[in-house]
Amino acid sequence: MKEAVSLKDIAKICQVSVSTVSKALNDRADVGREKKEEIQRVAKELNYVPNFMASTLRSKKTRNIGVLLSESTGTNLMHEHFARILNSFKDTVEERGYFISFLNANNSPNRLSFMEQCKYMNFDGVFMLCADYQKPEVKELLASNIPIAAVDHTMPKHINIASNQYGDMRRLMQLIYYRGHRKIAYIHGENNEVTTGRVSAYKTFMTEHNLPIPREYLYTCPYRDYERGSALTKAVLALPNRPTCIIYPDDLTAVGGLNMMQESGMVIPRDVSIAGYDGLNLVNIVRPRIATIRQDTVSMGIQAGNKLINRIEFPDATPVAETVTVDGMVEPGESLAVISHSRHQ
Amino acid sequence: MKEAVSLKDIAKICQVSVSTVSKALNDRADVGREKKEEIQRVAKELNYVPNFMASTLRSKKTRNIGVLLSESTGTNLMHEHFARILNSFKDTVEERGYFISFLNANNSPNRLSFMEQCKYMNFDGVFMLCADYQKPEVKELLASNIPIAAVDHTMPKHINIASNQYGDMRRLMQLIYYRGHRKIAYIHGENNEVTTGRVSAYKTFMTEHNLPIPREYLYTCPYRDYERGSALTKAVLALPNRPTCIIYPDDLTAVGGLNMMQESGMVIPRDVSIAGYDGLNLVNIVRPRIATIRQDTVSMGIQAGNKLINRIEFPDATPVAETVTVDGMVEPGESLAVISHSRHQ
DNA sequence: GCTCGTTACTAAATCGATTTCTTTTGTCTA
DNA sequence: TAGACAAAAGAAATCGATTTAGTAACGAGC
Repeated sequence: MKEAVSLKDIAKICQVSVSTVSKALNDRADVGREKKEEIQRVAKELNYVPNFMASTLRSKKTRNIGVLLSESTGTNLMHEHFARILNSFKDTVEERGYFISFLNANNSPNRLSFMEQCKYMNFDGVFMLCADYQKPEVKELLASNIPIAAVDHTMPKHINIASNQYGDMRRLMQLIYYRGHRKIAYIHGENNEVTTGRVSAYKTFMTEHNLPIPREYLYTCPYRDYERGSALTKAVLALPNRPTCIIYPDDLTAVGGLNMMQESGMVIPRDVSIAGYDGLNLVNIVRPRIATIRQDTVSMGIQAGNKLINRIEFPDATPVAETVTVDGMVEPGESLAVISHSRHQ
Repeated sequence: MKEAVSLKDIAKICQVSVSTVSKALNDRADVGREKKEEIQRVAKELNYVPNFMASTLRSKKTRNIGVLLSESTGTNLMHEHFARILNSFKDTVEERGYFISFLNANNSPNRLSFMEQCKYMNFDGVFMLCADYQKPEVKELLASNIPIAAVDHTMPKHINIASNQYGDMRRLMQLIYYRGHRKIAYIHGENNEVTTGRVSAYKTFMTEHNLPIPREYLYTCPYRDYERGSALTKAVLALPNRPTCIIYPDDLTAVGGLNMMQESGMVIPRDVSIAGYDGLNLVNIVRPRIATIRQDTVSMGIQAGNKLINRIEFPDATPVAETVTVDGMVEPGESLAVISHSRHQ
């Protein structure tokens, strides 16, 4: 290993004390102009790089943000939606001189708890991407006073970057409605904050427009479960009062439905219309292109990063909950048929 | 913040010195059985968590591995192939008590170079997922003596986790050949180590089987470029001597071709057969399912993690290049027609 | 001429561990 | 019983920075 250059080395060369070097490199006021410039010049020449461990041991500021992915599956790095948000978050915090490390969420027996990992690493803050908020371990972290930002989950005293579930879903409903659909089934996700907002928008919209919501038009399906999306589609199609449009929890389940229908000889959207959610690459790749809500993952990452760093740098004695709502964009795709009502009017 | 518990606190309670506590918690031999157990018990009771900065400042071992994603686009977290490998790598190193941090590769002017970042963070090793090996900054890192593992790139004295490009491609060729195809076009990736192995397998196989390789059967296409895949397909189809099968650089370009063909009214594989590469989720989602080579990303991540940690823990004075070859698996899909030659025989 | 204040710098404490070097104590051997 | 030796513990140095407290020099003000 190349012998690392330390403050001491610079001090020796410049004939000054270590503390003067430290101050000069941190551009403090109580160092003479000439000395400061000389020290900075020498530091550059020697290719000096500070030692992270040493400086943060003393100063406690690590500029390191912990990222908590889903602890259950550990696979969420592979979900495009979260990968996109994380990518944008990473760019944002790096731009501001921070960097990210992952919290270890695997299930080896000797793993440190999230709280312990934060203590160990001195994380300045934590970004939760798809955590299980019911887990005691996560609750413990939320109850501590480390700054936290999370996606799509409101918490007391923390930052929530929320997709505009209600608004986005409402706009999707409008699109479908204006295309003439009146019998709209909704296969929605499992019960959580995200789902609640969307289901609420669905029900409100239907009610506002005097449309019935038959019990059998609502189904629960795990998010991103291609097979279940397919299976539930079969159930919907078997209904006596078959809907003209089916909305899915996300794009992947929608494709599950699409494929199932196409394989049984149906033509989309001639026979049935469908809509997904999220706006993954997928929707531009399958045919017909699926109507979807493209979530603004870039904005979500940027806002999460900036809000979190602001909290880190200007800590509040008693922080309060803060929610940033990010609008998605309706993408009509090709999977929504136009239904004419002229004959019946 | 909760006042952090330190060795000093434990020492005071147990009426021993700080060094004894340190030794006890590190399970060293020169501490008495009883004292050791008492100290460990107290540490657990107080919920003691060591301070990463302090311990690594002294010991120099961080158990922290830097991950270098492509520095050009910064988007590679979003490519399923690399995300899968990284995910498996992460699980592997975490299992062994290591963790990962990202090297910052954005292009802000005050960013530290990769080498500087390694010094700063004291990374024990680096995992390169899709770096630009031509960049001086990367070369500098490769020339240093920090342990490095990389995917699909051989380097002097470092670890290379390589897909078996030649063997995998050859098996894909066999499958296509046994289905009766003789006129096989190959839209391959841009010139790099990965591409070279595959093209070599293609040419060798064709030659071995006395098949001509018309110049117009070979095209270069950027990896994962859906649009180019589509455009080049158009060129191939326009050939007077149209091939019966087209092989693509990867699944995404293959879908680009598939969609283009289906939109122009062709039926796959009735009219043309196609094959992709990588084995992304995608191939099970589009119809027909595309023949592909499913790369063993799990094994790649595991091997990279283990090999790298072995080097970290048992450093070699003069390390030599080490290559681990990982076989992929042929997935026939539904996109390869069977061509009968009986009439002509 | 004495005090006061400012400027520019240094010495030393500190962060929380690890590690080396001693010292103490008890046991075993010649 | 002296000397050797091992086991158990502690003292102190150390890692490389930051930070606090303190000092020397010098000019200004009265």
